[in-house]
Amino acid sequence: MSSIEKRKHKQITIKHIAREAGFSFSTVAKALRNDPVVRLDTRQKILDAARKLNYYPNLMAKTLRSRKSKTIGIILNDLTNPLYYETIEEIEKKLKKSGYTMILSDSNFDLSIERENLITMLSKNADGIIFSPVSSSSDNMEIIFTNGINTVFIDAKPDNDRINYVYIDHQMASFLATEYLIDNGHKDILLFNGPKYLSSSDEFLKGYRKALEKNNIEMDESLLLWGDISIEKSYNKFLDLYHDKDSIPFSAVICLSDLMAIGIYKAARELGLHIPENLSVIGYDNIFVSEFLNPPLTTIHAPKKRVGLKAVEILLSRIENENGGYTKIELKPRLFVRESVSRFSK
Amino acid sequence: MSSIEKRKHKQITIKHIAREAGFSFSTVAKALRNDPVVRLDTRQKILDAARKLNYYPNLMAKTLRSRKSKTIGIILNDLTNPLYYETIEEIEKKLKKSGYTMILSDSNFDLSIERENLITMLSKNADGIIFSPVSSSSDNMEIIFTNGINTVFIDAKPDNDRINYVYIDHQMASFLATEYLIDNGHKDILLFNGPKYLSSSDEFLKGYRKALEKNNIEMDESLLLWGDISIEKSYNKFLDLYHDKDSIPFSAVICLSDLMAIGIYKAARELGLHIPENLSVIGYDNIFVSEFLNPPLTTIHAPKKRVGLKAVEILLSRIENENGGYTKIELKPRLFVRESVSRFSK
DNA sequence: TATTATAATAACAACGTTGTCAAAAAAATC
DNA sequence: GATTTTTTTGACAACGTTGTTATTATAATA
Repeated sequence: MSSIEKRKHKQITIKHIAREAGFSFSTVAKALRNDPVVRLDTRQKILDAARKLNYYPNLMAKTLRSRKSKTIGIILNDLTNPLYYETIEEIEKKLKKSGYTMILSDSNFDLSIERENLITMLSKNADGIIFSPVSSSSDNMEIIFTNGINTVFIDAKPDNDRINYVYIDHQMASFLATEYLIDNGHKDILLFNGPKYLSSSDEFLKGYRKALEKNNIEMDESLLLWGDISIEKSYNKFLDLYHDKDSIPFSAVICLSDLMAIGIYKAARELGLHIPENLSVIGYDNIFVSEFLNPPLTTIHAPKKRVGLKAVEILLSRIENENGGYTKIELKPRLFVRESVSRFSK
Repeated sequence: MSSIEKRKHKQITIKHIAREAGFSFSTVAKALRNDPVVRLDTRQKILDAARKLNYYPNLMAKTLRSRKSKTIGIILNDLTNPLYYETIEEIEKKLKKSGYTMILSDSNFDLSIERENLITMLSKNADGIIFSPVSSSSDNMEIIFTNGINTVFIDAKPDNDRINYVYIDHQMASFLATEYLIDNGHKDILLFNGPKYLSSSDEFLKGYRKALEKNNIEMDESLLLWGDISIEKSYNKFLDLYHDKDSIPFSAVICLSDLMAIGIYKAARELGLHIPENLSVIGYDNIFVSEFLNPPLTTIHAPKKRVGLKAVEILLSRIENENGGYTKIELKPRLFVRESVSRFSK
């Protein structure tokens, strides 16, 4: 025996209960599952013994044997984005209601981290995955298919139709924002877009272009700014923009995210620009603080809770029914008018 | 055989690799752990086979056998509080660096949910727990002791010295806030405290009392308001307060949380009160948006990242070294002066 | 070349469950 | 009271690992 018995407190197992209650361990196992094949009174005795010994099941053993872990993996590519909080919360709530738990992970827009996360989910025998992929066409998709794990994409459309998804129409979002500004007399509208590698940036740009086109406004390419989804970086980028060209060639900004709008708020404050008198701002997402900013931020609301809810519904139904085709849902964003946009006649 | 073979894609196991590489499964197991007892070239062959078959280990089996899950349970009592975001993020980062993952759960200030969460962590063979308990003297504490699982409290002091903790000195926080206001000429200071069942509310009140005492100001009990940590509720509560008594008997408010301050910002805006001219506000936590509010919120900064970092350090060291005493850390908050407090001479 | 020491591989029993099948006990039939 | 049926309980083999012990193959010694 090696020097010191390092073993942890030994867990109470079915076998201990068996001894305590005076039955074989396999009857105990059944009793614990409330299987009616075991007589009611012996079931009771066994349950009592279990309670007395503070028994709790070993989920590892259970999963190993049954191949059902009752856990769902969530892989997002940017956990720091408040956009996801509500979605995650909703997912958690819904899963819990069905007896599932979740494993959360962040791939930080990095394909190899994403790969690792995917493998981790598999290693942990996740019953399904809710997945916001870095790219919907990377090699990592192979992992999903070869292992046949049930998956729902959120915030990305697969380029393949053998996968479920819940998508928010980003094109529509920027379209709504742009039209609203145009309707209020704005013509020179800066698009403060996200990073180029984000597919949502693409879509966002498309919607913007479409709205301009529809209103016969020619797009000025210098009014397209690629940025990052973070308050800090947006703040800096926006300040830089002002130092570059001291005249202001735009009267309004559309941001890919409320966070970016918050960065602009801060910059504006420092530059002595009043919102919305000197500068109109529209955000996207409608995160929880947006309505509390000063002035309250006009923004495009993304139905984030709904994303979570639908994703779970789809996933659990596929896990539990196995059969059935693939579900594709496209959710629509909506304009929330508050006070960060000025209305002036053209 | 029952109608349809429902079994999932069979996982690739060590035995498959064994067949592929032509070795016994136990040599394969060792090779995969890079154990030098197996010859270098056979190790290589086995590793190649593993890669070829896209092998990934089954963590359930591994954990079951080794009694080490490499996961840490995090139990908080209010996941919706942004206060925790930074802490969680830090914990996750630190854990990942050491090859651990985390399981997050929210007990929503409910002892029986907390109990369930605790049992879940045990069931999942968590190697340790980072725990913000509903109450540090509930029956649930027994679970920790009888199962001997390594635990670090955050945001609560155990009433028992056989447990590690990382604590933020809430008393000091309100003390700092109160003194700062007094120094700036305020005498009638509303304490917008959290709910009564929170131990941090207690502490917060104590610090406030202490500061008043030190400055020979008698506390007016009507200036103590018990609330909830949520923007919405604080907003409503604050409006109610104004409708009750139309005169304003205070010139400044200290909030138990920045979220509450945000609620007040909104109420103030609607009431036509200017911050800080008509009302000074101090928050607590310094959540990420506070500096971006208008005006930027003066607040007491809570070292949230540090809490996460220390908690993980302590926990992992105890898990890996087993020996050693219990660690108790008390972190100090700090005043962040921004622009939500007016300075007028007494 | 036989013998011993060493390096490399293989066998096997756990870990705590589930689920199938066999055995025993109790109840129902003749 | 012996036989069959039904109810209830028990044995046992998985699940995919790890770790200990036993068996080979190879190298070193005599």
